[in-house]
Amino acid sequence: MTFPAFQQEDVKTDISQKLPDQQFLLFTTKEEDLKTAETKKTSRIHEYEKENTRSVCLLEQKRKVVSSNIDVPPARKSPEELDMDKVTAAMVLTSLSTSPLVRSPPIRPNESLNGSWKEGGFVPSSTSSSGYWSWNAPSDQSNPSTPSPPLSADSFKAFRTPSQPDDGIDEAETSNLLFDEPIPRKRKNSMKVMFKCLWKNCGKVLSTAAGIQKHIRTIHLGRVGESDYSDGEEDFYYTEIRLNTDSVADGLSSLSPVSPSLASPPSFSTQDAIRPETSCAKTETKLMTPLSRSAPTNLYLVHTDHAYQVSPTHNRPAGSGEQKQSHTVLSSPPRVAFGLRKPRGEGKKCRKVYGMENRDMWCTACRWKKACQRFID
DNA sequence: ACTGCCGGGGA
DNA sequence: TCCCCGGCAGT
Repeated sequence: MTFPAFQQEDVKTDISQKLPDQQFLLFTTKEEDLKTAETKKTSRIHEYEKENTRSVCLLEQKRKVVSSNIDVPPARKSPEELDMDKVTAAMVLTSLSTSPLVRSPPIRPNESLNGSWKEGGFVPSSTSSSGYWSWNAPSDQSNPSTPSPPLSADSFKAFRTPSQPDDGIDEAETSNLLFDEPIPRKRKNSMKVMFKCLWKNCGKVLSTAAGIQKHIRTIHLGRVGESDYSDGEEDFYYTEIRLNTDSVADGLSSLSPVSPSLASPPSFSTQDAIRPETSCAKTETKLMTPLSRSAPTNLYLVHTDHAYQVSPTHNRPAGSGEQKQSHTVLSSPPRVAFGLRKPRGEGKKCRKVYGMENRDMWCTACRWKKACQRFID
C-alpha cells in the first residue's frame, strides 16, 4: 500500500519546516528521517522551479508518468519501522489537523522567472537552533555546481525513484494548482486567511496577524524583549492572503510577486536591498547578536518612509561622521550591516549636468565635492 | 572609468 | 568658514 507511506513522508517533510527542531524531534524517531526529509525537500524545490518553466503539454506527460508511479511499491521497511512510522504519522496528522498551515509553500510561481527572487529560494532551515523556521538562502543550495538536467518526461521518470513515491502525487497536484487546472482528487476546499511576511526573501506565513507582527518584530526588527510592543506599522510588511487549506502554494501563487520591487512593500532600491537580505536571512539561522540582527541595510533604507530605523545612528542628520564608524565599530561584514553611507543619489548632479568644463556653474556643494544641493534626490 | 560625496585638512 | 581634495563606494 503506497498511500500511507506517502502521507507520512510528506507530512514529516512539511513538519520539518513548520516547527522548531525541538518540536520536530517529538514527531520523528530517527535522525535520518530529518536528513531524508531535508534532502527531499531541497530536491523537490529544485524540481519545482524547473517545472514552472514547462509547458502545459509537458505537464500532461508528467501526470501520466506520475500516475504510473503511484503504484510503485514504497521503500522496504522493517515491521518495527513501519509501526513506528504509523505512530509518527498519526501524531503528525493529529498535530496538523489543528495547525494553520497544512501545506508549506513549495514555490512562488514567478520565482523562476525572476532572478532576484530566485536568489532567495525556499530552503527550510530545519538545522536552525533558533527555534524559527524560515525559507532563505539561495535555492540552488542543493547543488550549486551541477545544473539540473533539462526536463523531459524521462527526467521525471528518473526523478521519481521508488523511494520517493510521494513526490509524484505531491507535485502533480501542485502543478494543477499552479496552472489552474482541475484537480482530480479534491480535498476539502475551505478558504483560510493567512498572513504572509513581505520582507524580501522571507515569505513566512502565519495564521494570525498577531503572529506575523510578532514574527516581523522579532525576526526582522530584532525586538526580542518587547514582544507585545507595536508601533502600528508592521502591517506595511505583511499581507493577508486567502488560500485553500489544502495548498498554501496556491495561496502564495495568488499573490505572486509580479515584480519583486512591487511585491516587497518596503520598496528598497533593489541593489541596496538584495545583498543585505542575505545577511538578514543568515541572522535567522545563526546566533543572533544585537549588531547582526538589528541592522540590515534595508532597515536603514526603510526609515525614510517608516519609522523602522534600527540603526543607532538613525537620528543623525544625513551626513557627517557615519562612514568611518561602520568600519571601526563593526567588525564583521564591514559595511553591509549598517547602510550608513547615504544611498547614492540617482539623479544627475551638477557635475553631470554641466560637465567638468562648466565647473563654475556647479552648486557650491558640488564644487566642494559635497552632496549636491541643487539637484537633491 | 565615471560619478557622488564623506571626511579631513589647509587657508 | 570657505574651499579643496583624497579616497571610498556605487554605477
